[in-house]
Amino acid sequence: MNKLRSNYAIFYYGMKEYNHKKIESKWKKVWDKKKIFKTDASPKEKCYVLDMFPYPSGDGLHVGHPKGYIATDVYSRYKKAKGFSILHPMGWDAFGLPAENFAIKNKIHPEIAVKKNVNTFKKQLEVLGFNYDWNREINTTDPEYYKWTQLIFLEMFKRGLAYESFEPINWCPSCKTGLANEDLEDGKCERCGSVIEKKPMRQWVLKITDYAERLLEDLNLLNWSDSIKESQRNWIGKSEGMIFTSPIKGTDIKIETFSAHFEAFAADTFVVIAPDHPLLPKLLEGIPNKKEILDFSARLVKNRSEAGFKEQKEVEGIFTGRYTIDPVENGELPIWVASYALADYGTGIVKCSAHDERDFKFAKKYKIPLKPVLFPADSVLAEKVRNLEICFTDMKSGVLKNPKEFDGKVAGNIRNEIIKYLEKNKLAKRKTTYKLRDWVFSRQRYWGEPIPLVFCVQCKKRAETQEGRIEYHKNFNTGELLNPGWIAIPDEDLPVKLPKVKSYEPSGTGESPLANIASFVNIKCPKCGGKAQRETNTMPQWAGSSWYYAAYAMKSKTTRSTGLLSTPVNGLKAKTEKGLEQFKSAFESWLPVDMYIGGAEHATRHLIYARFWHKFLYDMKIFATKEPFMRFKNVGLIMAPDGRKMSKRFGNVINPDEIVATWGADTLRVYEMFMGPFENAIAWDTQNMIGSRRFLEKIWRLQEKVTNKKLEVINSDLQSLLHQTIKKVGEDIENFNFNTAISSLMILAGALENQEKISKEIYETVLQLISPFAPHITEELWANLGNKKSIYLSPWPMFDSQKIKQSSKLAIQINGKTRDIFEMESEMSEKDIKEKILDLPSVKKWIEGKEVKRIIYVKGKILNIVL
RNA sequence: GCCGCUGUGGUGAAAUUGGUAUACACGCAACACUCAAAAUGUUGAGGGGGAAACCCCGUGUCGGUUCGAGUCCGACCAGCGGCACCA
Repeated sequence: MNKLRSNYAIFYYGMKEYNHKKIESKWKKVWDKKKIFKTDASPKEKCYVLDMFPYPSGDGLHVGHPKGYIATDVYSRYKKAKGFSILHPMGWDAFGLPAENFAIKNKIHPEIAVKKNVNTFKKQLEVLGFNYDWNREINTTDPEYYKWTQLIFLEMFKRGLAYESFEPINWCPSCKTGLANEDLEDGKCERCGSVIEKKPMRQWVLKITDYAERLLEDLNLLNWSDSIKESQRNWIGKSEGMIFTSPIKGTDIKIETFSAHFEAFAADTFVVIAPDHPLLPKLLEGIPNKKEILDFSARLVKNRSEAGFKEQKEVEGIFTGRYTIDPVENGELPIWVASYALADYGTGIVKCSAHDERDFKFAKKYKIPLKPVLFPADSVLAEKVRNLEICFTDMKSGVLKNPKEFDGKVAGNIRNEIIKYLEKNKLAKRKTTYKLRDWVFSRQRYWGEPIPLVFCVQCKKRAETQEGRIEYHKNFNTGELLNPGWIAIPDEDLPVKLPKVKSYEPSGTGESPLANIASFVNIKCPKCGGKAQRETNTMPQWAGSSWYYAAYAMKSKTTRSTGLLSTPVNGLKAKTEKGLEQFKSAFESWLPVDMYIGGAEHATRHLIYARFWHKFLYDMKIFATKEPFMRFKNVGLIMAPDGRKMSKRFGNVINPDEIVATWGADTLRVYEMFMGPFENAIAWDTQNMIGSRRFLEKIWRLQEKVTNKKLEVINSDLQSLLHQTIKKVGEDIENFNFNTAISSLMILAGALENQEKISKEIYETVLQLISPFAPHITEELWANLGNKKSIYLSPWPMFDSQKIKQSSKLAIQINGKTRDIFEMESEMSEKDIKEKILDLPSVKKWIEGKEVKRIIYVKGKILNIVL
């Protein structure tokens, strides 16, 4: 009797049907009960496999989120079977604007909202059968977690790596908070899309620029994709150039100008200064129209801000009335204020010439003389450059005319000679600049880690009079006063807990909502006992994620119920055996992360910040490695079937819970890994999922063919295919080529289906190969064979290269075109093969009447006859 | 503008790294089973020509290197990503 079932399920006589619901829930319970996913307490050869932890938004997961998690799950299951001790944890990045905005919108306290959302996320993840060790779960909003975030910040503060700044920073008028450069996209707020304003504000800033060179250099140690490394290189933006020092005529001021394209230095005819350059007012002292110039400059700054700091088409400027005396004998150069000069790059002052597009445009507009010294090889073009019809900027291929020493030389070839020339004559010195800016680290929002600092007026006075300074009020190198009056909360008083408030909406005044809570703000100064106030800004959402990978390792000492790291805090060092150093052996056991998976959108945010914090902790000798993430793969997005990003806004979200209910977690897992190359963005297609389901059903049906009897005739073709597949699946998982691993498993399954009977050994091997992808169904089938121990704990099958047969087919080519296939017999010599082939009618027909010039034979592959 | 990545059937994509282009899967068509459908199985399929054997063309475009190029080199085109008034 046939029965109409759902349109994909099969019904099979004489065999239990493949009921994914029953199987999947059954095995999850067993795994949980037997604690098979518990991390080894003392790892042997370790493999740390990490997902970027999510921030638990209220929307829950869509079908695209688990792709990376499935991949790490497959990878870590494979590594486990290969005998590694694995660490594969999961946690929650729950501070920051997304969680807070969700909470405000839904009128729930962020803490409650986070708890609720974490539950939803966790349930959705658990359904997929991941091998996470939930004993190591972390949550950045847990005070037991963020006390360490605060501690690391304080250690940076105490070493002068955190400083108070009043410089204008990016301000998002809609999120009502200051932002770092990394939080912008195209001059707009990365979160809400509002146009950013520049606003002078009191901020805490981390000196990430101190690490710029190492962040750049150490990229070479990493096995990351080129595109991500390149993004970081662009972001750090190193350029090597020269600094020229020039006196200003009629004053005792000297200015410095930076140039990375100094090859045509002999062409400089004027100087521009940024309209917001701090030196400008001083420069204008004694100039009659000083006020006019300053007003004009202020307008340029305003215009720039209104244009969202993007390139403006029109260059504008005004003459300052001052001249520099050029160190390289270009004479007296007029100084102009120019709209395109940036105060915060290089020195903010530039020597200009005919060999820069903007300078050229500017000079033409204001009729400033130009004198080109660099020309293209093409004489017609060179003439145009000479006549100032076109601007020539190619410092590589251009030919120099001046100075005489370099006449006729190609600029790109003699860059080093020019550097030496400038250095030798003391005309300029080398200087490296970076586009990377220090990290604006405070937010005027509620939902973040409180910055554990206190401001004390009395201590400030004492700091300013030298005697009262404490160590961290002094810059190591210069002795200069640093953050006077700011006192660190003592380690033993950490965490500084986020107080409960009634209104956690941003004030918009540039003050954090915490500023209104007197009981939080007012405190005794930990240093002098006088009246003091707490810092009320909070940390950015990136703080907790900058070291979380290490927190998973720290959890080894505790159990689930005692909370994360509920040990006393005392600095980084083990003076009292209570600092971060007590975890050193755990860090040594597990760090660095061996395989890190996440979104490419973090290339210039989290992935830079975490490397910076890691390097700091490396310098503090807490971590033993220079880098946190040795290998990184970015997950290609799963797009909606309509080709757009999956988003609630477009109403095109596909919920994994529904997919799992109808098709099963195993099918979803296989499908997402089979879709295409891991790093590709691919549109979801529920239709296509049927192939993955059919594959699992085929594997299910194969159990009928299994026999315990020793098969008399060993099919050598099958044997070869099996070993080939073992080899391929292992290599493919290693390289994250999951799609081809699955296709080779499909080929093997097809071959097995054609067998009368299958030996138990072969079937077991096949199950093992599939188990990382489809853990539930393979566990069930494995148990059906009588295995008592989980397939998860079984060792990965070995392959024998001897058993992989070489192809016996030889492609016959005439002049490189394939014309026939030749079936070789074993033990044929090259000579035999050639003779046989030249005798084939299909070959004869081509060579008839022509001369065979050459025969190329590639063993076992190709024989090419050249006519 | 600069830098990086990618371009292969109707679709997602393979290709041992210079050696039989289109594996595997979806979809499609025909057939088998069925009263019928579903499910499953078998077969077919890059384009063009031909009754057929077979032939010609074909991996974004145009050139080059090579016995042989999807793969290497040069120029260009398109898409995606990063940076961008960065001197």
